[in-house]
Amino acid sequence: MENRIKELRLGRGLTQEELARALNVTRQTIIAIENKKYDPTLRLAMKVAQFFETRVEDIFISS
Amino acid sequence: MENRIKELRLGRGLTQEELARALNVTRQTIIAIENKKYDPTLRLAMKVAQFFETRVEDIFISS
DNA sequence: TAATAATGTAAAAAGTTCTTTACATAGTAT
DNA sequence: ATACTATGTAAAGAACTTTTTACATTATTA
Repeated sequence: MENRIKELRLGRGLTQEELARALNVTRQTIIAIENKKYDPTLRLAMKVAQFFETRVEDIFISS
Repeated sequence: MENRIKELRLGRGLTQEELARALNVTRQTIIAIENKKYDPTLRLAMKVAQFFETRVEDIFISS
């Protein structure tokens, strides 16, 4: 599944580590999701959307 | 995590089996999610939202 | 040149989601 | 009463997500 996390993260000038801390996950999780190793859980996806003040569907693209 | 799947399903007069088929998962998956045994994957959550013509955040409540 | 920061890879372990199979119960209809 | 429909439980196995630890690479800075 596509996602816009890297784009949104860089748009706010955050490092992977900072985003990880903000979302309460490890840096490895951010790397894996940005690089599409796997999709996040629903819980994490919703946290991401909330953090970036948008909706799950605006960040993750089913395609 | 709370969810409104049962409410939405019944609102459309569907059985668990019919919803399962529409979403391409098993009946057990629907039962488990409705009864909060676990949360769906992001992929399935998005499918559910799309099926009910709404958004992930309108069906699943982080709480 | 050495130290630091940011990103990446790898792999094992623990936890979570989904399927498959089988069976139980309550309600409804015949 | 019997059959059928809808919902539920249980448990094993496969697949997937997250953490932890360790190390590599590139770019920047002291």
